[in-house]
Amino acid sequence: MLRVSKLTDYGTLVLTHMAGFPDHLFSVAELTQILHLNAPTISKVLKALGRHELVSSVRGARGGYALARPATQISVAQIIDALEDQPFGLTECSATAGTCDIEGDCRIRANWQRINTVVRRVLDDVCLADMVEPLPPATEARMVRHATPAIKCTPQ
Amino acid sequence: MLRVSKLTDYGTLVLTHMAGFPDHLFSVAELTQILHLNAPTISKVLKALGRHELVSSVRGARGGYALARPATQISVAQIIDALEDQPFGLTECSATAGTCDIEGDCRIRANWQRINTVVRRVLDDVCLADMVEPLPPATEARMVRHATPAIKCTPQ
DNA sequence: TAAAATAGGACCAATATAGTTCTATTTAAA
DNA sequence: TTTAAATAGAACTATATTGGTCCTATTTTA
Repeated sequence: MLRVSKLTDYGTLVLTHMAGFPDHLFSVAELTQILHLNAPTISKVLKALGRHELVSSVRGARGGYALARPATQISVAQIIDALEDQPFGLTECSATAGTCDIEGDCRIRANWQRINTVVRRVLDDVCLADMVEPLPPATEARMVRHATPAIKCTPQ
Repeated sequence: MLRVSKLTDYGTLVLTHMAGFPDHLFSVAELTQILHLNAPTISKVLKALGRHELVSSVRGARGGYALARPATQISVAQIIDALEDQPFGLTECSATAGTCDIEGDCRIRANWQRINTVVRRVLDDVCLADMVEPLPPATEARMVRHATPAIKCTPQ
């Protein structure tokens, strides 16, 4: 349905909050109280983010999670990669080859792949730091640049 | 999962084929033979596309479907709108307001909405005519322009 | 040694999607 | 005028995905 999963949505929420306190080690219990999500879910999200090295974790008593790198170096695309089960791609055949009956001369596939590339680039352009506050001028400018020449298709 | 539904995928396939014969009236039976999809599914897709005025239909014997307008004037975004149940939006709260517990001071939401706008613009830039053949130079150029300055976030 | 934390994996319930089927309506042709 | 060929719409079922929970193992501090 062209939606990011709820886990991914939660992930941006959690990471965005953590970005505000880069030096603090957050336990799941702590995040549970601040954000209005339940512990097992937050835990699940953080584990996945840890496996993809977007957060670093400290085990044992007094342990917790913190961003693995500055919020300027974590992109929305990376969060999606970490939390979505399937590989990035708007259609199945554009993400994973060989899944379509037609294949072979299916010219559409290559074009879906190009569309994927562009969409992904957009998602790679926005970082966690951008999500915290109203988008800063630089990001806004970049998005506007992407958006403005709304050339509708190639005329004939 | 950030995927377009299969119906949407089928839709692009069906429309792309129809774009090759703008004057021909296609029956479901005919399309069934050409594309390797079953009749009820094709029918379902075409009905939805008809409701959104991307195809026009002629009822009764000898009836069928044809593109409602030139393939240069049907965008991928429009196809998605027609075949996806839910309104366009990468996250629920960015597509439909008032669904999130947090709301109010949720700064993330506004940013998700901006991301949506850009992604949608990309999908609006690609039309059906583009999907038929390897992307023509003009579209290719536009995509590259969108993609190239891969500025990673606003530095600090 | 006990308590507080994360790691990993398995599991169940809820939701969403895909696909099918049925009935109604329209229109051309016999 | 009747029949057949088509689309329109809606409801239904089965399957797949996702969301959420729970259990056990491991790590580390006090």
